[in-house]
Amino acid sequence: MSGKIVLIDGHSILNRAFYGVPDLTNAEGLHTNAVYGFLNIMFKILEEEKPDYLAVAFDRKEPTFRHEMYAAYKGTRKPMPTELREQVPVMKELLTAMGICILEHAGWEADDILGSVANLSERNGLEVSLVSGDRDLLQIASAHIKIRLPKTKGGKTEIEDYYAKDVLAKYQVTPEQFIELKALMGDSSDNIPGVPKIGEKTATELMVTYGSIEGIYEHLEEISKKSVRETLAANRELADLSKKLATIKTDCELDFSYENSKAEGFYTKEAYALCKKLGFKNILSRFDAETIETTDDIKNSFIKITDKKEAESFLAEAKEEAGIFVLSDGKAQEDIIGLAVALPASGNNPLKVVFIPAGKEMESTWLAESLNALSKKISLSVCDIKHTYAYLDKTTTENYCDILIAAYLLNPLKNDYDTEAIAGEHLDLIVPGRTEVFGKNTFATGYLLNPDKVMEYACYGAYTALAAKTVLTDKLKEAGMYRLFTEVEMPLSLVLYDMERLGMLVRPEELREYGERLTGRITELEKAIHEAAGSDFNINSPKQLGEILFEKMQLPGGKKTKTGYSTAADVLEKLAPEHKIVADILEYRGLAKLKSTYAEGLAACIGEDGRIHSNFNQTITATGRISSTEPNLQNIPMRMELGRQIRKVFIPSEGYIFTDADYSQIELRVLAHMSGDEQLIEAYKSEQDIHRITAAKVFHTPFEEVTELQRRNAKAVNFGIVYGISSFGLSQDLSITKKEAAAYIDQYFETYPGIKNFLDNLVKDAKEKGYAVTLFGRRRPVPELSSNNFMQRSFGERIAMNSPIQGTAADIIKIAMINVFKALKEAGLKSRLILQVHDELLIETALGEEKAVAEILEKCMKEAADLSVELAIDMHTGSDWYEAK
DNA sequence: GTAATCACG
DNA sequence: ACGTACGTGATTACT
Repeated sequence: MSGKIVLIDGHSILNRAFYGVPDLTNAEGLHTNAVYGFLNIMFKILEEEKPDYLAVAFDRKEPTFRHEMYAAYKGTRKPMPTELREQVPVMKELLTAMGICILEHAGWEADDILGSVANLSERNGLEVSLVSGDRDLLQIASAHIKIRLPKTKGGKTEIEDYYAKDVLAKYQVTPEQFIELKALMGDSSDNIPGVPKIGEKTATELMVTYGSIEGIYEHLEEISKKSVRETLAANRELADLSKKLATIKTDCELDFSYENSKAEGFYTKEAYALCKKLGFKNILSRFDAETIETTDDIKNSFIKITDKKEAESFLAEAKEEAGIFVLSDGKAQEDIIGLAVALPASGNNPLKVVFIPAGKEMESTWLAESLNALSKKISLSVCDIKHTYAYLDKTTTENYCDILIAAYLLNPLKNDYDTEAIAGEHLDLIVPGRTEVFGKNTFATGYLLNPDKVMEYACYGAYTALAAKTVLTDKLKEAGMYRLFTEVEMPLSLVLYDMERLGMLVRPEELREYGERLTGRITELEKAIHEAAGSDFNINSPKQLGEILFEKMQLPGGKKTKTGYSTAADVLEKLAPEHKIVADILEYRGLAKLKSTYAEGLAACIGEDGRIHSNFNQTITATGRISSTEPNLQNIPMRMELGRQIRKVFIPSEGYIFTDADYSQIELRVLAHMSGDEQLIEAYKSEQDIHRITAAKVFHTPFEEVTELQRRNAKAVNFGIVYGISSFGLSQDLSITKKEAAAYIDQYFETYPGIKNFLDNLVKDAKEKGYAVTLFGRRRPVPELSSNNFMQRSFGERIAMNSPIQGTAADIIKIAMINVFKALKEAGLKSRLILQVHDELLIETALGEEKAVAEILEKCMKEAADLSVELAIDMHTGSDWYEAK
């Protein structure tokens, strides 16, 4: 035989990579840094060596002979951190997917396997490269066995290479002697005891002089240093045992096969899918197009239809269900570029996926109408139904399945739920992704550039929608979330679509004037600040600001962030009373924020119809809330009067007024219900100020005599409970000591014993199940709970306490929204729901319908859930949002 | 692209 | 001893 073999010490390299590569996690929260680092080291070696064979050795969990001997001396090795341990099976899965030979053997360590295969290969005439992070392996080095030790330094991987001669040059001993060198000095990380008091220097000196342990003991009396001589004399047994422990076996009988270890064909489909799942974007580029292509039945079912008659007869074939993909950049019917429809196999008919491009014969509007007609005949499955409603006129969601929403419910922690991600995770299928096909192009330009690729992309999209429907609904049923899906999330998507479509009217002139009022004061402040500082600098730059305040002006405060001084509001507020410049900076900051984010930001979002159409996203948050973007209408100023004024620019349409209703302390009420704490439930039944009641109970003060301070403290504790209380967090919020905060919490738990019990159980359940769950079955995985890192784990515990509460509140208002939407429609009212802000709904109310709307809001919101406490609401009307809130 | 800051519930 | 409140999004500066 001839050629070259690369052998990798799996655990050792994985370990190196884990500590050398910064923490990485994929979209699911799985740690991936060690796997990523391993791959980079492996690819680097493969590129350098271009070997004929490759194998990776791992230790088995079962204790090996040598392990047992170590254990006898020093106990077991340090446990692996969970973040690393969870990556071991992933690493093996990936290697298997790449067709790389994994060597494991019960009873032998990876070292022994590596030593034996290296030895065997050398005898067979191969050149051997052994990659490890462990210097122990140096004893294996020879003229044809090269030991390679990678070092990760500052992101770059450098590799030290050792043939036998290099070991001699560096350590003054041969590889064989290296064993004894190590036996003498010991190795705590490997639990080799060594001879006490003998370190690297003495051991090397002895080995160089006498050549072996045997030789040392033969000439023991020649050793001049008394202490060395004595410790050697006293520990002969230890030295011999250490040698045994340090010796790597090179004669294990293995069923090693060169045939199975060929270094080729790594870039398989399976490996590609796995890398994608792990989020290794730059590794994906190593895979060539051929691998990524799926040459299966699915692709063979793709048909392009450009003839209208043909299209009509195809659509007539549709029975029961279809998967849909609409190719469109905009939301008007005229914007449709093409439509892909997937029909399942049935009877003698095979799976059929058809792409119909818009053209002369079949215009965009015709496609939209055909889609609408189809929706009335059969069930449709799509990815992102909200963006499909524009082409449909259905008013219920019974016949729709949105795989985007389904995939979100199954794991709300992900970032992407496009067809590519869903096919990869739920169908084990690689389909082309948007960026692969279109890059930064729009659908329209992408289609012009490469119509065939785009057709394929759309067909895969339709196929994924069809195939994932069954898979995802089955998973939802199994997880107990199917009703949440069909009765809450799907109907809600239609409500959100309508809210987006309607938008909210603004007064652009007033908005502009508001901005101008700010500008005047901002210029004034800017001048004063620069004058006081003695130099012109950018106040918006925390870096420059920190330098001015804490270095140039020598204000107390010191460091806080990684990059420099903290100039956050809570830091500056402490300095503001003493230093006018700081007070000015705070005011400047506030005004600058209002100007840039709100005055200017909102103005940029006004549509041609004079209304702001925010996006309401249903698949973003971990807890089940919805989010709002472009612009975010859920964080319009409220707490400060000047900011609150902005709400005056939001007005109802002509002939309408606003009705605004918000739940009163919905999360605390949810807590009362879910915990079943009788004291808290009773407190709510009394219908008095809950924070005052809490203060009275916690501070043992008569209700009437509760001071403002006591009430404020009790309120902060109530909030803290919902966030997953910690004494530090509370102390921070109230500017009190941790000890005092802890005392408040203790007294709170004494007052409401059911709460403590409930929160403890939430954490316990989440730890057992791996996820937190709401009253309506919504789940949130909490991988942080199994972290070995205290901070991460504590975070997980707070999530486990907060998510069921915040999530249940989110479920409730979603149900309320659906019922309000339906009730307005059924009552034939013109009034419409246009905004949700977590616990608040805003209705654009037609004049004359005020009473009906108020009744609907009150009823739907209160009856959204049947809790053991009332769901109280506050409601106001007004001619702008400022007035209505 | 990330960090810092700050607006909301 | 560890070092934090839960959930979002937009803007700005700066690498």
